Amino acid sequence: MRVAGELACTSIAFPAISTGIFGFPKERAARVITSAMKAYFERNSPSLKIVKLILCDRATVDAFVGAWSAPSYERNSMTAKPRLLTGDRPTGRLHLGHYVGSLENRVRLQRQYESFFIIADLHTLTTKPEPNYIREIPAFIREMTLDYLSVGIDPDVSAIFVQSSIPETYSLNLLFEMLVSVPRLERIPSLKDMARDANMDAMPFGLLGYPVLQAVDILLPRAQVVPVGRDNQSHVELAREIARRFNNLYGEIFPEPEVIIGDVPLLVGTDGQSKMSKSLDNAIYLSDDAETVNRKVMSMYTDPKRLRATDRGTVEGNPVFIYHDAFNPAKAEVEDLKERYRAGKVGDVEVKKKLAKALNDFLEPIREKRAYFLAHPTIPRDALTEGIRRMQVEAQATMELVREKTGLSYSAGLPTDRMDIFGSAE
RNA sequence: AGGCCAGUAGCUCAACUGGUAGAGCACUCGUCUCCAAAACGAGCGGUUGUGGGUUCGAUUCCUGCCUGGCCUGCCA
Repeated sequence: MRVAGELACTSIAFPAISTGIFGFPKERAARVITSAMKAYFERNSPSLKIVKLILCDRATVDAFVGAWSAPSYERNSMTAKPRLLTGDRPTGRLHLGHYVGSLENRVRLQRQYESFFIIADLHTLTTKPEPNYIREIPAFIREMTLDYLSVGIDPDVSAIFVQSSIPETYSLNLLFEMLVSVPRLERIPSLKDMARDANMDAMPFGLLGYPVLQAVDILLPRAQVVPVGRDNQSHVELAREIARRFNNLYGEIFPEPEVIIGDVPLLVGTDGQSKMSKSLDNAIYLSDDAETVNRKVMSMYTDPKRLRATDRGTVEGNPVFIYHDAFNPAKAEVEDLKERYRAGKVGDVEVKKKLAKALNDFLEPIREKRAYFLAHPTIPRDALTEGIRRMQVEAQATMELVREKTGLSYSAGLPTDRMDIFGSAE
């Protein structure tokens, strides 16, 4: 171990440290350092550089050294947690449907698994390759990162990264394409829907390959666990097949990922139609302000057979009550409202006002965190940078292994590498 | 590269053989509702892909280009 005042750490933590260290609370800084050290010791990848760091603040130095000398990261590498991957396409802000469908789950799972959350910008290109759509992506990535952090995804524990920032994604995708037949892809039901939704004249090759790219996302960090919605189950199934095929041909590289299907069904939209989504314009966003939430709740679809407040109403399948069940922690209040609703003893206005209150209570802490991150933009920026670095390390390690196992290691990897296929004269 | 077809409102499409553009859905507002929905009413919305030509007059006919689709080739 080295002396205080000079610390070794990996390039992973460097951006976070160099930009934010003196403003960080020391526990947080220590955690950043720890996760970087852990990454270094676990992988010991040659692509990581040792960076010298001079610290002036004595208390911070102590915290770092304490974290560094703690053997926790070493123990952790022995009992490594299973790895998890999931994510979203950056097409807009996240809403309540995302929350109950997956975000809530992710926050819980990140303690249990080593989690990688992908912001899958390349996937948006499969249906929207036009530059005017690409121009929107950075803003959506920004919103999504803020949403993630605000709901409690912890960047010191989980890696949040941007798909296009991982060059190995493109390389591995090409290799995977060799292992999948076109009829196999055409059998995947979600693709037809996507082509229809995107209102396309013809199926682009890249869209057909969408599930292949998804397999790349999953297998590049060698994830073992993939929590997805039911509609994506068949995609993970394909990833398993590709992993199997690849391992069979070239030798064991990839684990076969397991699906975790969320037990929460899709959340209906405020209009009562199918699911909550941006394109249907029936969503309540995590970043909506209180007034917007009030307005959206008041205009929600409710029991259409109930014409007067004194009519008996139906609770089952009623979006207003579905939301109450999902977001109102006061179960007694909800039960009381249901009972009176069924008996025709309560107006929808009261039910909706109580729902709006419950939703705003639920969203308020999320809004506060979001505001904090907006006021301290180095935090989300560093979180993303660090997540990308962590994923890059994994991707490089996987690709190195892939090149070796497949026999493609003869090929020059970097522009500076030489093709080593002629032998040497010495 | 060639042949064929297409391009009209945000979306799906109309406009008989040339007479200067309309419907449904969507959206906004209003009426009705405890709120919402439904229903009804109103409104918004288009240099008909684009440049030229013929004509009194072109979404319609001719032509160059652009974009997309289908087909046949060429090259790697």
